Amino acid sequence: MTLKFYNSLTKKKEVFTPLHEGYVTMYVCGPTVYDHPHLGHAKSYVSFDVIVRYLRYIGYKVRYVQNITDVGHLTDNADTGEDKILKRAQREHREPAELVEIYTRSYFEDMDALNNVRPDISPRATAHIPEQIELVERLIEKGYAYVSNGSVYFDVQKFKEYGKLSGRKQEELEAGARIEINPEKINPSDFALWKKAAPGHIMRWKSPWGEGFPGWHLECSAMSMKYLGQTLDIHGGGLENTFPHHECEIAQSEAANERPFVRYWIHNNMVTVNGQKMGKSLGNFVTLKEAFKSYHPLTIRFFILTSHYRSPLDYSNDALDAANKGLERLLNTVKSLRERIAKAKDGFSPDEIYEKLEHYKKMFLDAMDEDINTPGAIAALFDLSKEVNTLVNSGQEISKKCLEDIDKLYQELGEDILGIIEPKPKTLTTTFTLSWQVEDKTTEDIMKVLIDTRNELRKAKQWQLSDFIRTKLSEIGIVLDDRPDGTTWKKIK
RNA sequence: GGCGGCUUCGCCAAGUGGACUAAGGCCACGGUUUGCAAAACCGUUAUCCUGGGUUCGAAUCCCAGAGCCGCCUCCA
Repeated sequence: MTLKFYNSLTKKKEVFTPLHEGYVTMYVCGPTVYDHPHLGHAKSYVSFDVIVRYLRYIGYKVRYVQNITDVGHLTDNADTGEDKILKRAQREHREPAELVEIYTRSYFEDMDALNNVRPDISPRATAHIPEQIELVERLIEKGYAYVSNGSVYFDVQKFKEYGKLSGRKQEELEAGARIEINPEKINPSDFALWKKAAPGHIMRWKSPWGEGFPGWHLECSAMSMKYLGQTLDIHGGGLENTFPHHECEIAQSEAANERPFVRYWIHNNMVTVNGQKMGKSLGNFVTLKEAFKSYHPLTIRFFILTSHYRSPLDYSNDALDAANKGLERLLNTVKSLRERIAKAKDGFSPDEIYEKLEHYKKMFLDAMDEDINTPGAIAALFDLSKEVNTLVNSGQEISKKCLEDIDKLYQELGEDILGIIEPKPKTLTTTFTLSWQVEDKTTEDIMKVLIDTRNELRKAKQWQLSDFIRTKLSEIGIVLDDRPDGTTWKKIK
């Protein structure tokens, strides 16, 4: 059992060994909180959530840091254009701090609904201005940065390894006609560490270079260094941030610290809609709050995990419907298992069942070890469920202990690692129920009366009346399930 | 123009040169079970974009071509 990650820096799958035994430092680029989170955020943060959960499962102590960008992210590129937060705040007639608060809350609300574990630290860029200023000062001292008209730029030519992550060469970048010529810069590909604030710019801080605000790339370097040290085990983020964002982070951090910044770079792929990248500029992005109107958050989580994190994921209603059915199938099995446990007695625990449990557990963990192959892991869960369904439906006497051990495996794999089997899903932003969710006591009691009545009718072979009850219930979304050991019911959407 | 990636069953999607006569899910069809259903189970459906090559052996490696996509402005 050896965990491997595909490292974007080396472009190879590598065995994972943290810098300090048993302890993992992990930083993931967080959202810029100027709008509600969308499906792209979901894919990214669900993917990294599973990585964190898995690292913890295999015994690592993980410190997981994910920033909240609340300043410095400009609309056009890293050094020109308007600040996204500021622009949106003006549009909504709000204080920037107020706007940031609204969308930060929205972000956490949706991430909670997706059943992501919260990062250990969610540092805000604006709360780390001194750290960022200090980093800029160090870069100036070391000769990697220069002041120009109240702004500070990183001198890319001084950092010879610039381009090592994205595979870009300096000459090519300069040839790229899309970088606007900025007369303040020595070199067109130099990037801003600190920007001078224009007179009307309300987000501003005092600095040795006058009033201004930090550049977008800077916060990640400053905050990861503060909370995780100068060399991180894992840095995650979206593929589209490889260049320039992560390339600039490497330059700043390694120039300042003179040691490797990140040992494993992990990048997740994009969400597409009809095969096209989902993007703000294309206007085809789907917010999670919108998506949650049509699908349960856990369905979306499951959907994300049915493809590999490094593959693009195409969003469509057909794909989501299929995912929903698949998830329901898995949950049904666990539900039946737990109903069976409630009725089970002590008794025989066959060895062959334990052998099977070990077999599927190994299949699952082997898949996870191979660069977090969640589709493979889920396949193992389906294979396991086939066996469990057969067992549960067989009527064979199985000890309570044995059934509980099966359930324990579902908890480990499906709940602890994948986070898709969740007895109490948080549905803050949706009214959806997955079929196995627990209803209130009164509903349960009424259903019991109805089911008992219908079963009396069935005993008396009064099929017309018993089918009438079933049909009427199905019309309001309640499905009855007559099994050898009794009738159960569930609510479908 | 530069850099990178993808193309596997009707759809989605794994696949770590040899146990791939290719996982798993959805859909469809047949069957078992059921009073009838539902659920569940069993069965049926691919030689891996095309053409070369390397190898005892390739979906997996190399070359060429076709198509699609991403990055090189902001985006997870």
